[in-house]
Amino acid sequence: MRTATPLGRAAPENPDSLSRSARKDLTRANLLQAALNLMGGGRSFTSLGLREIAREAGVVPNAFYRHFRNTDELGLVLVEEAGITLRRLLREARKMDVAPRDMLRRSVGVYQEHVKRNRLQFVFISSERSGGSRILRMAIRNEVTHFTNEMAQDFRLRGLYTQLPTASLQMVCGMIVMTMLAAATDILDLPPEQPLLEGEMLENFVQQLKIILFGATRLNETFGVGTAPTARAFLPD
Amino acid sequence: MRTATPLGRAAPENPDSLSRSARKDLTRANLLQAALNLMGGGRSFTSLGLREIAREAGVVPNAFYRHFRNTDELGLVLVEEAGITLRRLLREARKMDVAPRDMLRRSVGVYQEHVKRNRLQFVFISSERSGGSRILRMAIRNEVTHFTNEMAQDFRLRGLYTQLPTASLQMVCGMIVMTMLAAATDILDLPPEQPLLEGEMLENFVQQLKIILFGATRLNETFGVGTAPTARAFLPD
DNA sequence: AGTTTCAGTGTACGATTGTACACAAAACGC
DNA sequence: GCGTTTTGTGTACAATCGTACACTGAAACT
Repeated sequence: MRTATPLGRAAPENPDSLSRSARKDLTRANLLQAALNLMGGGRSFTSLGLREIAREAGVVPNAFYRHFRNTDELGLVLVEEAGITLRRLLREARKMDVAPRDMLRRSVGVYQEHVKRNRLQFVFISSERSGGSRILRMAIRNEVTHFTNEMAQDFRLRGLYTQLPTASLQMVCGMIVMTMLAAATDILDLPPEQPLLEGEMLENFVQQLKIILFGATRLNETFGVGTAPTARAFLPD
Repeated sequence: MRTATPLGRAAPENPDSLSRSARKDLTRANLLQAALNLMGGGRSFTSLGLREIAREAGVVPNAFYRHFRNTDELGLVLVEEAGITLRRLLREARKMDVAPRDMLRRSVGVYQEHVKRNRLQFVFISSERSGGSRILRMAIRNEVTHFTNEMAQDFRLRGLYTQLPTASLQMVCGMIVMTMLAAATDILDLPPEQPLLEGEMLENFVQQLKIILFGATRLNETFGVGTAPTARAFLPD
């Protein structure tokens, strides 16, 4: 027989012998993907059960234990993978040469593409970033912080905002990341194909980034000087 | 409202035993509070069970059905209550007279106080805003949008950012609200008593708001003109 | 007073959960 | 080739879940 699995497996796997560790990695990947798939249907990660994930992965519940001690541990691996995805995004963005016209809009486009391509991962981190178990939340926060720091470093390397102290620069990048994640949420539960809403949303996204980038240039100035009167009332000190 | 009796008779006002409808409202409130309490310990709302909530409320599971059809319905009520809390915050903020010195910092202080005072509600909305069931998420998004719109209206009434078109103003307020909610998360899982970290976080919060408010003043200008060179590369077109 | 209403109780049932244990068989080291 | 590892299976069990039904007792109504 092909496999020992009694229940039908639709996976187009190689019937010939995979190495044992390769097969293990495969079902492990299946379990991870199963969890993501289940969350694709509006489910929260913390509400997922071990049996449920195993069932979705086409595996008997007990097999789960061969790979993860519990669902939380699987979640941590998902966070780690999402982190890798994020860093890949940053590497892509780094490839974009300095300051072509419409760079901001292009960056937003790249990001949108990235979110769509890795939809489930972004669903996961968006959903669990402030949501589920404390351990997971902390792990995600770590990844996001890591991402933020790398972005700040990129700014430094490009000679952007050189006048800002590192702490401020990190805060600015933190805002950018926050805005990006919020935009990811918007991208994610945007209706199927709605180019009008999508364009509107992306335009909003661009404007928000502009606000941040503009505001950041004034961060170390003395507030209240040379400022439009409308902002005056808000920016004392 | 005291007596929910159809004919609206005067309440007997029995000192010892409460009126029937009052007692019902009480256990209803207990159920709502029980759900919040359970989430206080890092639990996600979607992971809460009907029985669990009833148990925490000191009530037999079936009693739950006398008040809510299912847990989702209870969640919606929680969202509604959180919305009321949010609007109360806005009403407080409105009371603050125009432009005293350090107004931004004072607003942040008021907000921090509000978050701490209504801790569990903020835990709830922060946690479920991008987390749990779709219905709940939508309901929360509605409340937040409502809040944002009211804030924009306040800006208008105070004559702030009069040069901005309404759509832009709403976007700016959206950013402010986003920042507020992110700060709420920070406030919430800040370690017990850590005045140093707390001060640092609040200062960050203030700076972020400044960035937004500053950036917003430049929103309708032609970008790339009169801008610091560092920002130039980011803000073409 | 007698009657009705209804928030809350008690019991019960089927489904699902996490997990323990023994076992099968394929891949591996020798 | 043979014994050992290791991945996945099958069975089992206690706990918990949501929910249905009949019931109670006190408040509310007539």
